[in-house]
Amino acid sequence: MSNGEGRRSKRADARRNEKTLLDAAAAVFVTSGVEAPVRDIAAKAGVGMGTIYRHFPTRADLIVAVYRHQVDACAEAGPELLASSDSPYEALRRWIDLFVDFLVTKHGLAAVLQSDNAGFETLHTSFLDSLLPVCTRLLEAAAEAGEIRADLQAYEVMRGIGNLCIGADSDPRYDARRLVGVLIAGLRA
Amino acid sequence: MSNGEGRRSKRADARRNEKTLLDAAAAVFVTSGVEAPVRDIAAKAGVGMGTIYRHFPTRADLIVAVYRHQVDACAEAGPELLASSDSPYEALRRWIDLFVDFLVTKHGLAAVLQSDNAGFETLHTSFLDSLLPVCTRLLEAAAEAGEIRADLQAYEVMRGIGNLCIGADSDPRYDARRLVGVLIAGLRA
Amino acid sequence: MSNGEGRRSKRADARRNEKTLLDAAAAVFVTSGVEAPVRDIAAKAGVGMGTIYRHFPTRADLIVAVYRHQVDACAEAGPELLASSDSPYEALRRWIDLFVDFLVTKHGLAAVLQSDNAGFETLHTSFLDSLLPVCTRLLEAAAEAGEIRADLQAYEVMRGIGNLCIGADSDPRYDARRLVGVLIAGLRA
Amino acid sequence: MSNGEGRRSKRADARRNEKTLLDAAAAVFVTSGVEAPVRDIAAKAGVGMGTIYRHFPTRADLIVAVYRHQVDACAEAGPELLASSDSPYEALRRWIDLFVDFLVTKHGLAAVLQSDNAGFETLHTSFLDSLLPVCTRLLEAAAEAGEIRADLQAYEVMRGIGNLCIGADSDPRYDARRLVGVLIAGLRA
DNA sequence: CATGAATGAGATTTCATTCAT
DNA sequence: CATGAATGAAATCTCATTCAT
Repeated sequence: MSNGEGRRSKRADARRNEKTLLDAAAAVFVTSGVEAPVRDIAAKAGVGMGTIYRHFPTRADLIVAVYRHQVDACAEAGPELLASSDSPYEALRRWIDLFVDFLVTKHGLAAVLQSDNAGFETLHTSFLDSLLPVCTRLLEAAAEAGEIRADLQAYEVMRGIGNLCIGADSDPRYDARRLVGVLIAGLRA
Repeated sequence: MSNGEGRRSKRADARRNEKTLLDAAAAVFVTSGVEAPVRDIAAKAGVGMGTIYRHFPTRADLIVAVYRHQVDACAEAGPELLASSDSPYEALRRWIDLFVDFLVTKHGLAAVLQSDNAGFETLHTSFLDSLLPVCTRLLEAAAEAGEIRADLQAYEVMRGIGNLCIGADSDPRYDARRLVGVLIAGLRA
Repeated sequence: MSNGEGRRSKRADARRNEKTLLDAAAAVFVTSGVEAPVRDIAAKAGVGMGTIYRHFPTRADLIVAVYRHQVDACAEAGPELLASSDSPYEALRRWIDLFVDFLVTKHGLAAVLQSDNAGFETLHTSFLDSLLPVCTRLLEAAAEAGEIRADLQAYEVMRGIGNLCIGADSDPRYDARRLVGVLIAGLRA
Repeated sequence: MSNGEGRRSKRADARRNEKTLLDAAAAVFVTSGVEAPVRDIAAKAGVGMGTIYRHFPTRADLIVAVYRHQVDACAEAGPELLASSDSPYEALRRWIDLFVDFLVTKHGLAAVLQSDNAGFETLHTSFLDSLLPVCTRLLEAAAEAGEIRADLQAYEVMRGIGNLCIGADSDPRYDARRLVGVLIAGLRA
C-alpha cells in the first residue's frame, strides 16, 4: 500500500468513523434525548468514549454535527419558499412548519436549545447563525407586505417557537404544531 | 404552661420553621432554580437536610408549598378579572399576564412544569388543579362572546404559555411576556 | 386529690405507660423485627420517641424488657421439667424446645443475640444471666446420668441453639426445630 | 504495539486491577465484615468507588468474586474426600470441617448468607449452586452406608452449619467447630 | 415528664471527563 | 488515534439520637 493511498484511506476511514458516530448519536438522541449518556452513544457506535470526545469535545459540538444537515436544509428552504409561495406570510408559515417538524422530532433538543447552561452556548449560537438570517428575511418580507406586525425580532419568534416545541413528544394532550399555529396567527398585523 | 399551650407553641414553632424553610427554598430557587440540591436549601435555611425531608417528602411537595400562595392568588384573580374587565378577552389577557408574571420570575419552574419526570407529576397536577378550571372559565367566556376561537383546550393554552416562559429570565433578548401577547392575539376568532 | 393518691396514680400511670410501650414494641418486633425503627415503635404506642428513650435508653434495654416475662418463664420451667421428666436428657430436650419456640417466634432476636455490636452486650448478658444457670443445671444432670457428653459448656450449647434459630422464620426450606433436634441428638454420650 | 497485544495488555491491566480490588475487599471484609462501606473498600484498594461498581455492580457480586476460589476449592474437595476417606461419614465430617474453616474466617459472611435481604439472593444462590450438590452427594453416600439418618436435606444441613458459624470469630467462648461437630454427631443413624 | 422536630453522619449510585495503554 | 477503565464530585435519602418546648 502506498503512502498516498494509506493517507487517503485513513481520511476515508475517519470520515466513515465520524458518519458512524453521528448516526449512532442520532439514533440514541431519538430514544434517550439529546442529553443521553456519552457511554450509550459510544456503545451504539461501537467506539470508545474517548473517540466521541476527540471528534466532538463538547456535547454541543456533537448535537450541532448531528443536526447540521437538517438545519442547513431548513435554512436553504427559506428563500425557496419565499419565491414559490403566494405570499410572504404563507412562506413564513410554511417555513416555520419545517422548523417545528424538525424540532418536535428531536427529543429534548428544544429544551437544551434554551438552556442557559454554558456548555450549550455553542449549540445555541450555531443554530441561530444558520436560521436567524432566514427567519429575519421572511419576517421582513411579510412585514413589508403588511401581513404581519413589524415589531418582532426573528430571535424572539424563533425562540418562542423553540419553546413551544419543548416536551411536545411526551404529552398527547399537547400539540405543539397547533400552538405554533396560534402564535403565527398572532403575528398578523 | 398548660398542655394546650404547650402543644400550640410547638406547632407555632414548627410553623415558624416551615416558614423559614419556604423562604430559604424560595431564595435558593431564585438563584439556582427549582432543582437546586436539597443540601443547599437546608444550608440556606440553616437546618439539617432531614428537616426538609420531614416537611416536604418530595421536591414537588416543596415547590408546591413554596408557590402555593401565588398560585392560589392567581386562581382567585380569575373570577375577579372576569367581573371587572371590559370583556372576557380582556379578562383572559390580564389573567394570563398574572400567570406569566408568576412564571418568569421562578427560575426553572416552567421547565419542570412540563418535565415528564415522574417525580414532578404531583407538582404538575397540583398546579393544573388550581389553575385549569380558572383558565377554562375565562376561555369559555371569551369564546362565548365570540372574541376567540373555541377549539383550544385550556390545558394546551396554559402549557403553551408555560413553555414560552421557560428560560425567560436568563436571556435579555427574549421577552416571554411579549411572545405570550402574540400567542393570545393569535387566539382571536 | 391527696398527695399520696396523686403520687400513687402517677406511678400507676407510668406502669400503664410502660406496659403500652412494651406491647407496642412487641407488636412491631413481630412484623418488622427487633431492629425496627424507634419511630415505628413510638408511633404504634402512640407516644413520642423521647418516651421510649427515657424508659429504655438502649435498644437492648427495650428488647430485654419486652421478652423479660418469657425469658423468666423459660428459666423457671427448667427445674420443673427436671423434676417431672423421665430423665435429665428428656428434661433438657423439652427445655430446649421451649427456648427454641421462644426464639423462632421473635423475628431477628436470634440475630441480635449473637451480634458483636456493643449496644447489644446488655441484651446478651441479661438473657444469659437468666438462662445459663438453668441450662447448666440441665446439662450437668444429664451428664451425671451418663446420657450426654460432659465436655460442653452451657454457653456454647445455648449460643449454638440461638444461632440455629436465626432466620428460621423467613425460609420454608429451613426448619430450625429439626436442626436443633439433630444438635441435641449429637450431645448423647 | 499491535492491536492484539494492545488489547491483551489492557485486559491484563484490568485483571491486575481486579486482583487489587479483590485483595482489598478481602482485607476490608476481614476487619469490617462483608457489609463494609463501598467507600472503605475503594479507599483500601486505592481506587475510586466507581471502579468497584464497574467490576462488581452489586455487593453480592463482589463477595462472590472474593470467595470464588475458596468456594470452588471446597466444592472440588468433596469427591476427593469421598474417595480417600475410610467411610462416607468420615468424608462428610472432613468436608464440613473445610466448609466451617472457610466460614468462620469470613467476618459476617455466614450472617449475610442467611439474610433474607433481596440484594444477597445472588450470593446465596451462587454459594448453594456450588456446594449443595457436593453436600448432597456426601450425605447420600453416608446415608446409603447406613452411617447417618437419611431424612435430612443438604440445604438444611448446610444452612444449619452456616448458622452455627455466625459470629464465631468475635467470641472466644464460642467454638463453632466444636458445635458443628456435635451437629454432625447428631446425624448418626 | 412527654413530645417529636431537628440534626447530620453515612451509605448508595451515577456519569462527565480524563488519560494510561 | 482509539480505547474504556478509572476517577470522584454530587446528589439522594434514612434513621438513631438529642433537646427545646
